[in-house]
Amino acid sequence: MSRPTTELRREQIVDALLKQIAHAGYAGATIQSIAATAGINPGLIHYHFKDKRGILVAAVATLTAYARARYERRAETAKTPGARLRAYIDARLAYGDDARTDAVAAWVMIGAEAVRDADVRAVYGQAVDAELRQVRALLRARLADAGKRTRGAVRLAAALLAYVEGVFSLASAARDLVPKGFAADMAQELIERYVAAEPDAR
Amino acid sequence: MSRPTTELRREQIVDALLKQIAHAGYAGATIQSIAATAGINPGLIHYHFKDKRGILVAAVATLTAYARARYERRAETAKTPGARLRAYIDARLAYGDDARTDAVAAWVMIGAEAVRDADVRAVYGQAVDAELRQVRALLRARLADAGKRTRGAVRLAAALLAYVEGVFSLASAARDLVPKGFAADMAQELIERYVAAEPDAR
Amino acid sequence: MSRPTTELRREQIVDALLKQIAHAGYAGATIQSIAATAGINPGLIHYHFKDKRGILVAAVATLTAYARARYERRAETAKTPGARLRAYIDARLAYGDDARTDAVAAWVMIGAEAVRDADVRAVYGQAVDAELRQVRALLRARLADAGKRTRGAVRLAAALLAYVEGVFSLASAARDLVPKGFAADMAQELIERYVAAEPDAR
Amino acid sequence: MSRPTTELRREQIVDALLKQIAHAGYAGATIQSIAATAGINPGLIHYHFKDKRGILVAAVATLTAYARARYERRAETAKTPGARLRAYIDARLAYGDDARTDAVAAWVMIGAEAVRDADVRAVYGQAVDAELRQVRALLRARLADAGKRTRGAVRLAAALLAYVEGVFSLASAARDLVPKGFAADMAQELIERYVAAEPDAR
DNA sequence: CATGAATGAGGATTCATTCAT
DNA sequence: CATGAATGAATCCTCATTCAT
Repeated sequence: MSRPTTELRREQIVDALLKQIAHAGYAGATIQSIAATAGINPGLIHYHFKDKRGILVAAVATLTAYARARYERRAETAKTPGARLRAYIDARLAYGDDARTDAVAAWVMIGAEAVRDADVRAVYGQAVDAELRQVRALLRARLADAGKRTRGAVRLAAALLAYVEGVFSLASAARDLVPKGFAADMAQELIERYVAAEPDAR
Repeated sequence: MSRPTTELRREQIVDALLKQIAHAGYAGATIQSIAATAGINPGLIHYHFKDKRGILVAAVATLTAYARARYERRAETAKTPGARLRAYIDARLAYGDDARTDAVAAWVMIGAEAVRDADVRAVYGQAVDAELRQVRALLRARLADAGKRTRGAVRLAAALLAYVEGVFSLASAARDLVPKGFAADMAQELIERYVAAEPDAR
Repeated sequence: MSRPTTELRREQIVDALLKQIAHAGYAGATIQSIAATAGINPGLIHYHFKDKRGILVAAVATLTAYARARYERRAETAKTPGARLRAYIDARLAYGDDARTDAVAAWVMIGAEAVRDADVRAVYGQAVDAELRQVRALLRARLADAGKRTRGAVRLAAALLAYVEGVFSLASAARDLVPKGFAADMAQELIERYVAAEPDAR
Repeated sequence: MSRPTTELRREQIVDALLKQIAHAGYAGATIQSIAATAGINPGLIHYHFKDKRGILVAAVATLTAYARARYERRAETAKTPGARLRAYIDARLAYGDDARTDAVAAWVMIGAEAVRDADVRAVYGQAVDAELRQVRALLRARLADAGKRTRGAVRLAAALLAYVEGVFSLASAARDLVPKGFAADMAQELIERYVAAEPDAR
């Protein structure tokens, strides 16, 4: 009976952190402001999390799960490797609701925090690594499906991930400078032309 | 003798901030640590800069100038639009010295700070805007040189910039996960294949 | 038990500020010294008050309440307008305990702070305004009771208030220069002679 | 040749302090702001004055001289004790130019500073004492001229001085609450009625 | 006399974290 | 589990004062 409450509280706190971090950064997301956003008592946060960084670590898992769900919903109806790749690109880059804007900004802030905090870097790195593997698999399948050699999938995956991260950064920090809604289509186009120009397998 | 002192001090302080910010983030770059890094008295920093944000704003100008110099050095010997584009890509993405690693990390941190601070966002946005125009011009020239329609240069420029920013982010936050030295070549390849597949002008 | 704690703490802090301000002025009443005087932790002050000015604003209310209580205690037994006026004058000007010396000095310092701080000026102005209305009513009643026209009550009230404030100033800043205990009697005498010389109503 | 420059500089600095103090208080009148107001270099101030308090002490002398000049100008044409008393009251209380508003506010601020600083209190006290003697003499003359006993001059002088100080305080801190231009006439009226009601000499 | 850079001692304020209730 | 008061270490910033030039 107490487990669900605990789980609920942890989610509330993580959500509040993500909301705050998107607007104020990690340093600016104070325990007090997180508590206020979550509608709970500041002291309670340290009952559920050892320290502030603990919330951030949990937040990475939440964002990862959110991203995975986003992809899987779209991938369900995808029958071909090309469709699945497209589903991935859309899941990451097709613009949407406000919640997503916050999640994207939060992700960018967490990346910045990873630069200075080894613990955050560890979980952030794991998330990036998992993402990289997934993208590699998607690209390898796409290349194979097109009868191309798949060797280039590793570097192409890194490139796609970099592109996605960069779009997140610009969307968060340089709002309005980058054309709205261009990101997914451009990614698709760049990759398809790249794939088309790859040598055939064998 | 005293006139250059102020300018020198400002540079020392900005350099110290960039060094600190690359390792500790903006919030973690304290006035004390900046002063220690610059080898000066903490109070002196506020003699040369109104506040901490003022240093950050000056730092954006420094990084921008640094990036411009980097490109121009390489562009000097470039005779064709393709070579100039390549010079740009190398200037931004070819890996190099440690100073550059710090500059890149600092740039990522400044981007994160731009998310929450309107003043920082303003100067950061200006820098991105200037970069965007330059990249657009380079791409337009490249497309024209290849006899292609240049209409797509706007979106392609945004894509290249996003890619560059993303490489910076991953290089800073997810060191060792992304293949070393892939970034410049991949950018070159993606763009060239994209350009090759563009419809001819007229 | 914890509900009164906050109110108690706020009172302690306000009292400590008043004590400090009387001796060191507002600028000299540091958070550290206030905390030391109140016997609490410096950080706690900002838990109970947004900032230092917030304590000052609360202090104005405290002093106002203190002054009102002082008058009301004496006015209880006063049956005539003349007695009530005398009660007011005594409440403000009859010398007394040390606590009062501090309160008077604090009030002078707050007036000085009101010159430069708009927020303080606002609350200080409200207090003066309320005082002015009260004095006007007392004087009007006294004039009417003496069968005099009451038109002059407005300016006479301003004069009495100025006199009171001036006595406070001199008592605080030029201690020992002004005859002890003259203030109340002189005020009484000046007003009564002024009233006596006023034209009759009608 | 250097003496006039020094004297000029000291005056400039004192004037700048008075201007600043009227708006920002003594604590808020920083050496930097004084220098800026005087149009000179901050470092130069400590060449002419030992420390900040030294400027304040000099400022008291300036204000005192200013007040004396103001009275003497008006007293020149006064032939009777009553006229001289009136000249004094007008010199102190008749509203005038902006420079006077600043001088009045500065005087109030200096009074507040005198509460906490013994050195300032000393010079402030001397000024008050001198003023008191002057007012006493004026009142004694007025009483004698009216054929009244002069014994009450001491307390009446204190009362007049308190009134003047109080008008200064209210004019500075509670601007607009007190009727404009009432002060001089009220003082005149209060005193004349008081004098008229005094017992005859002998 | 004049300049302005430099120093260093605070001062207000913030905030993660603890803890008694 | 929950509350909210309390702690204490930092942090940014201000400013009088000094001093080399």
